[in-house]
Amino acid sequence: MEDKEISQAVISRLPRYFRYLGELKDEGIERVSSQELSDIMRVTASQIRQDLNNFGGFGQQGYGYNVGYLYDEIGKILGLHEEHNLIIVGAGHLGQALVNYMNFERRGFIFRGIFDSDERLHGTQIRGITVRPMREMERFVKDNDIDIAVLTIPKSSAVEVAEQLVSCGIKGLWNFAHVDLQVPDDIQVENVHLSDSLMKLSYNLAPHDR
Amino acid sequence: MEDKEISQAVISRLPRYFRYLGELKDEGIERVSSQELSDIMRVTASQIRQDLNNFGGFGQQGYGYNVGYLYDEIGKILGLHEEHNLIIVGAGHLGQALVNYMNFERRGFIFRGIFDSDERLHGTQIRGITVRPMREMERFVKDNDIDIAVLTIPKSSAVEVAEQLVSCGIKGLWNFAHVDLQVPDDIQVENVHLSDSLMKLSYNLAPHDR
DNA sequence: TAGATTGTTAATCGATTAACAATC
DNA sequence: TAGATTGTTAATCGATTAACAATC
Repeated sequence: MEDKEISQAVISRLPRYFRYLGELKDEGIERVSSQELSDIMRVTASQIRQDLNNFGGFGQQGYGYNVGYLYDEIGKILGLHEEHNLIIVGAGHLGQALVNYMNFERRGFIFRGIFDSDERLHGTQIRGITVRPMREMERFVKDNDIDIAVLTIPKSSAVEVAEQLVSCGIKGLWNFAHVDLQVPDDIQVENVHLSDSLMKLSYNLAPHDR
Repeated sequence: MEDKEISQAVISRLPRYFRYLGELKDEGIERVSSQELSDIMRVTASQIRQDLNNFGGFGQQGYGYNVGYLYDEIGKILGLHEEHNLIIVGAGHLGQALVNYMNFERRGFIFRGIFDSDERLHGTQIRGITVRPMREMERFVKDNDIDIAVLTIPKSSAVEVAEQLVSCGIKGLWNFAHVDLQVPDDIQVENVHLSDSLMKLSYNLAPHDR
């Protein structure tokens, strides 16, 4: 539906628009202007209009935007109108936490399998999902139409596991391991580097700034 | 030590420099040029030099940078040379996962207390740290010189808890709740919005781009 | 129709990259 | 000294903001 490449800066803001629109919708609000949204979200109205217009004209002059419609459209842009099949690789605390966090499923991100190298965990269940040995992973990805693998494993094994996953056709990696993965151009990697985030907070706490 | 305000774009890159320098150091490499680092990290040499020079001249013409020295200096800039006292608010799966992740402690981020509103958890221990009732939180923050509170609670309670924490003198919030916290200017908030991250991945998986 | 607000172009601002003189 | 590489200024690129004509 789109022509030109859209910058990641814009994409990064879409989930936040989506969240605020969802809240407005829940409050029963039907229409919103870029200026009203600007006041709530604390970004410029100009940026909101500019961002949205990357994807088409969702608003109407003199009226603003229909909340429900815009919410749905942004959801579609983000790919939330269709289900994603996920596996978790690494059944440690973080992996378990993600499996147990129900809100992902509510948005269509469904955990289909969990894999771990620790054989003591094999056969145990997390929220009804069986933990399987690593050697079954590739077969499982192919057989179950998995698009996203969540890497909650130590950095030491992440690079190798990522390669395996790429070779069996995974398209997206949600990487919590503290390492940069080198993958082909058509594979998407989204990193969550928690310690980087904590260090940034630490910097901002120190006396340098203001 | 610094004059002008440094952009968050630069700060965000520092932990990554720090990580790569740590790896070089572990490999026993003593010196590195911006060009070599550029090749490894896949950013321009120009950006590396520009970034580092925000904080002072760490290199030497004709030589490059001393790995160990630069590593230490970036560590100091990030505030990793001193300990931070943390509390976790919300002892659910995610809170537990963070407490159990030892690498934060290795960098000087020490978990001192855990708080939760569920009284069935009170008195239980996570990695030797007792889970306490919410009503003890404010006293604890004041008495134990806590700088950072980690919010791993549902969005419904996050705003209120953040206010309490601000009122008892917390300086930093590491916010995992899916809500934007409004706090005074001198309080630092670092957000980890996992579902936003997953939605971004979902967007990039969809057919729009290339 | 008059008022409101978008879509979009133009202006500004900031961040990245290139270039090179300084210097080890 | 000659070679290498930084620190830093200048040029470019991209993202944000401002302005306003189009239009509901």
